[in-house]
Amino acid sequence: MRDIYRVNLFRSRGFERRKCPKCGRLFWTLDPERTTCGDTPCDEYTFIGNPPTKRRYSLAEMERTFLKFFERHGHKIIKRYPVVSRWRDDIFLTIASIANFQPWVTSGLVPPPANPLVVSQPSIRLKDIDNVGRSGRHLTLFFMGGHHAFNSRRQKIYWTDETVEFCHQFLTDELGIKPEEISYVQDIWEGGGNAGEDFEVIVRGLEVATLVFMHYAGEGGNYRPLPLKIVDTGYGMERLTWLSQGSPSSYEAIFAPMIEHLSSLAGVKMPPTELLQENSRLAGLIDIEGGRELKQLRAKVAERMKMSVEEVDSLLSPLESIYAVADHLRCLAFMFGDGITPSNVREGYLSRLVLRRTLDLIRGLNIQQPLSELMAFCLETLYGQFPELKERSSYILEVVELEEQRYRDAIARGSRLVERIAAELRARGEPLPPEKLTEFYDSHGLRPEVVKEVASKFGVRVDIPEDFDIRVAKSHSKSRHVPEQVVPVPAERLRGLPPTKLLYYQDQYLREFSARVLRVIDNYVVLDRTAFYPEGGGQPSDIGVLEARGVKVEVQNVVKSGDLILHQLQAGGLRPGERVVGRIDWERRRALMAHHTGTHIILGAARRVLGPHVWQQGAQKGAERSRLDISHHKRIETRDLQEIERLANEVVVQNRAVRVQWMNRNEAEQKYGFDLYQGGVVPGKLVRVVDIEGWNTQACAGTHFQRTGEVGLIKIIRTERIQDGIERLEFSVGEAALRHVQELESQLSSVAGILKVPPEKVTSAAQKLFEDWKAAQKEVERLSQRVAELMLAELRSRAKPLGRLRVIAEEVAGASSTELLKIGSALISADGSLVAILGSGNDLARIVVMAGAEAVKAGVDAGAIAAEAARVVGGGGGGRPELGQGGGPKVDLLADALGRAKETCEKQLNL
RNA sequence: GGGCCUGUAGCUCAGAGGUAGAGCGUCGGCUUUGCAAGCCGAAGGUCGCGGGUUCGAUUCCCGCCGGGUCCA
Repeated sequence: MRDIYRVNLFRSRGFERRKCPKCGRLFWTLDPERTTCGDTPCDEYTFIGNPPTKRRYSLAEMERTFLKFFERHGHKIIKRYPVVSRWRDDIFLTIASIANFQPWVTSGLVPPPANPLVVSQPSIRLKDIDNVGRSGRHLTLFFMGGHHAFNSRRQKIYWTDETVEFCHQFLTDELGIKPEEISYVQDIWEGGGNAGEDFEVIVRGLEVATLVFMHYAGEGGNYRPLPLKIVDTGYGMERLTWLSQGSPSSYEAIFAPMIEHLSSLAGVKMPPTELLQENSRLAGLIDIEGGRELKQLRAKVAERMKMSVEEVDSLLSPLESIYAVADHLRCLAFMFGDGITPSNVREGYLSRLVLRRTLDLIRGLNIQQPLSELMAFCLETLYGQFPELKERSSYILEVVELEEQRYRDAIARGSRLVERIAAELRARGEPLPPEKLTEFYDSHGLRPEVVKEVASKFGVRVDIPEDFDIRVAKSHSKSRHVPEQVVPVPAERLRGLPPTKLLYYQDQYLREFSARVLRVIDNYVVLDRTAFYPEGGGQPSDIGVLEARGVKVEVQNVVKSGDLILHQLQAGGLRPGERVVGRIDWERRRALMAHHTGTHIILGAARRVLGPHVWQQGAQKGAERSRLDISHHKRIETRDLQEIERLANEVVVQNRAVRVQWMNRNEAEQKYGFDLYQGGVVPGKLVRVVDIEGWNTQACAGTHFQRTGEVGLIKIIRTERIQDGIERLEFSVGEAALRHVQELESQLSSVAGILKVPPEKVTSAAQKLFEDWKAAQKEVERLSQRVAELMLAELRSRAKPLGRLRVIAEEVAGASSTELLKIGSALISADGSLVAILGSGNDLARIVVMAGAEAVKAGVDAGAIAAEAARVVGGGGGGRPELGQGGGPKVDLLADALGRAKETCEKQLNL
């Protein structure tokens, strides 16, 4: 194989390849003195306080310089993509500039928007979030400058030689870095199912760019060649900015105003510059992964500065928190600005994670300011460069405020829980069991440190296990449910068939057609053309009939397999080669089209009423009812819901045109933006764009009416919060909507009939009924008490001696069980040596046995008596020694049961 | 998508197959010049909704609705 690393530039300029004695990697350099690769941890940073560039750059300047340089060299500048990667279903967040082009462009299916191109892509990586603020270089969100070239067999743009040349020129000619200060380290890069050789570009200890030559698919060294050879480069805009400023950390270089603001709020003083510089140089050498590495770093810094570890820690810790907050705020601004809704799932969860982390840090810094105020400050610093954030600022701030409140509530709730349990443990003098810690975190979101803090106030010991996170992970790793993709017909049985002609796209109103049978596989039939819509995009498949030679066969289901349409038949009888006539169940299809067009109308209405952050999260159409799931950060108020419904119906009345158009993917994205992908990821080079004039545009495969007026009535039935941050709207359209309204109306009128009031009075009548019922319940209660009192004298006179105790065994005609209980309880409290055996029966025999305190002491067990007696009436019973209840269906045996109870009682007393 | 927790008085929560409880709050009375506090008393509950098991379910089982939380 050709040595791909041996590029022109190295040959012509006389670079030498050496092997780094520390990391063992090969690298290229012009510096005759250099023995190590120049990367950390093999070398320390040497740019701090002494930048290698010809001047200082701000982040915005660096970005502009970078983009313009590549524009001058034949690249087209393209706009950034959103940080939430809605065009992909394998990742939530945009993690690199190349992510914009995966998978359609990188697989060769779709041409890139420009070739070659350059972009400054905000990219979010949360894996190293613990390092942010500490390492000096880690960020949750960073701008990755990428120049990309996509080489195919037909079109050669540029490959390794030019890539390295561009990079070298940019660093030296443009930024003024001396050529001998740049090392190119050889490596292999792998990610997202692709791989290739790469150079890591190092300047004075700092990796500022990675140049990847992507031309394999696969991972773990098991590679196949890709159809495209892709130049995938990533220049760290923040790192270059940092390099140019030589500041102690990248954070000062990027977030200066925010850092200053936070420091003054927290009352944190900047430590001496030498300490910061020393810390940064050393931090570069250590990969901080946990507390141990951090301690190590502190110790080293302390040693070099001749200070105590505690002193260093107290100077650096608050500052590190401030750095992290500054970083997190910017990350959140983009997350929410690009439309993420905080949630307990998916990308919404990631945003909440960052937000709650930020709140913890702020709390640690003793900053009282609400997070939304800090965010407002942060946004001010971003507006100049990112005007789109200004448009979204009210949503960003509202979400931040709401989320802060939610977190406060969660902490308060959790702390109360811990307090209760801690109080119990203190009483028993036990420490907190470690599995409780897992439970607190898992079920209530309480970090062990918080639990410890609260519990120790109660003097309860809490030991946080070293492997806490592993324990949590373990308790989750039980099962991962992967739904099986059901393939109705194996691909090999479909081989050789031409793509089915899709008549439903030529004419969405076509209900009858003729076609030829191409193949019959079990109960599936493939035709040369069809008007049957296959299940897809949330629209269920058509049903109907296929007819040949007078034989009618029902089509039960229709599915898509590649570019073939399979009709699932109820019975056989069709033969390959013969002509058939297909007829679609048109009433059903019409209803489905109404619901589908209606879905687009409602989404448009929801985005107008609730805001542009509303995004379709899923949809299922039906002939009778449909549902649309949308992202929204809070429950939809009735007022808003009614407004959505009103707007939707207005659009229907306006009878707007619904246009369907097949568009080139890039063209469609350029024209409509990523809002197109409301329905989820759409595969392929061409996208089908459904555009409701001036209202809503989506990529969609479904069938639609040509004008909104055909849809008819739109009625939203209910909302449901299916997940945090996702609201489900259930609705009916057209005749189905009318049926629903009529159904509601008839239910209302039958309720009105029962209440004997006109329908418009139902609410007040129901209210009154409920209140009367409550009053009646109370009256019953009061009367039972009264009856009990009245019965007292009468019953007490019937008491019979029972050894040293007394017993009453009587039937109280018509008494309910509460009445029996009240009577018994009154008897017992008046006479502690009494055993009261009371019974009543109309539909069911009821027995209550109660024993006074003395009786219990003497050995009476009322529960056992009740159990015994209830058996006589064919039921069961039980209870405690002082109180027993029972009953059964044999009402006529009640007297026997009471007798039996008395006998049992005597037996218990050994009489 | 998967898991766990949770719903009882206005609020915070206890209870547990057998007469629904506590603290705080509310209202009334006493005490006090007034306030705070204290004492005495009262009101306030479809025990989230619907089924099932049972003589009996707030409690057990199933389903639904609502809230929380962790993971991918």
